[in-house]
Amino acid sequence: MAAWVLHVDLDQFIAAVEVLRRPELAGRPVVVGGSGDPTRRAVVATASYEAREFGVHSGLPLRLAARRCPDAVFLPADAPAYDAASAEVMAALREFDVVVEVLGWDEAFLGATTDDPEALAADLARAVLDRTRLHLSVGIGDNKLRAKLATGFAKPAGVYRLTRDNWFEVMGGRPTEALWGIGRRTAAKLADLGLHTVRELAAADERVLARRFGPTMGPWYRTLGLGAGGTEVTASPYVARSRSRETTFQEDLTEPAEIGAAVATLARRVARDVAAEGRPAARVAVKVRFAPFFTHTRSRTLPAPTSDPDELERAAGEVLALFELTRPVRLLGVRAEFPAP
DNA sequence: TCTGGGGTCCTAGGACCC
DNA sequence: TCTGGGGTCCTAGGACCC
Ligand SMILES: Nc1ccn([C@H]2C[C@H](O)[C@@H](COP(=O)(O)OP(=O)(O)OP(=O)(O)O)O2)c(=O)n1
Ligand SMILES: [Mg+2]
Ligand SMILES: [Mg+2]
Repeated sequence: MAAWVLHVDLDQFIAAVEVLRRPELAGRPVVVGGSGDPTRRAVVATASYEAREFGVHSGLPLRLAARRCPDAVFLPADAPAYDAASAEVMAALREFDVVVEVLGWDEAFLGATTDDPEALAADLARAVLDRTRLHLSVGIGDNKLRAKLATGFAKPAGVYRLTRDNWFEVMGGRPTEALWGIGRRTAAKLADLGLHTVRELAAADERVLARRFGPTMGPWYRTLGLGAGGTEVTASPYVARSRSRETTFQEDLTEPAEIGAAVATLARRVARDVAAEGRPAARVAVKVRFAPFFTHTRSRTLPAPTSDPDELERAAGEVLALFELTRPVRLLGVRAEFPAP
């Protein structure tokens, strides 16, 4: 029997959860995000496949989504409901004789030993569907990177296998941005070096990449082009590095007293999350986004790690005081960081 | 019609220390 | 006039992902 990495990812996850609660929405364009009011400052968290037909996707401003798809149903994001759905899905996956490494709300790597990974994938999908009524797609790979990318070709509700045998055939001609870890900015820098496709990146001179992107990222980008990567799937429990809360205001804040009060509120919410972690925070950061859209952060290592709400609130206030609050403020955020392990 | 919220990891310069 | 070499911590910002 052979070792395989499977990657499972739910289809239109939070939209699907919403449709389960409101079956009359099935087949309609559904857009989830913000408070569900498309006139407010917010973006699309996800759109149902019906809504995506209209060019609506994650990250698109809600107002624009409403413009592109006026008939869509706009719903507020309900994080606790998605947490619960996610937990059910992960529990269903753990029933199998596999190692489950949860990646986020709606996806996981599975380490499996089998001679028929497609059959396993079908069994997983069936089990999750039976238990949660949610559809998922499965990527099968000879490492995590290929399994992860395979899932994209599996959607919707399918299975796809991507290995060293078909890597260049499938990925070679695609833009570097198709790789997991290369986004718009890096793809543009690679293009400046004449590297447009996955195949070109794979054949690139490592020294050139190292000079442009540093000794860690440069060579790593080339390995992405090759489809190379780790195979180890671990079930070790997730340990948070930080907890944060942030809010974008519908109208920019200008009053220092209002700004201070908002930071204090955020700090106390963060403090609750820190307490829930059961570990003290070692550092506090405050984020301020000024109008029209300039984002800055200031941070401070605490004299000693703490979980105390009063101390965290005070620290956040002191970090806020490092800013010159000249322009109107559209977003405030507070983050607590835990000590490095 | 501007541009969410919750995260992770990397870089780079200066401080500080040996 | 030329002025080591690391290592590590601190901070700010950038990039990416779901
Ligand atoms: N910019 C983003 C991307 C995603 N999400 C949330 C909502 C998604 O439902 C969930 C999972 O992200 P996916 O990228 O897996 O997207 P979906 O599951 O919605 O769709 P797909 O079927 O393409 O996986 O994470 C978000 O809030 N903001
Ligand atoms: Mg998904
Ligand atoms: Mg996902």
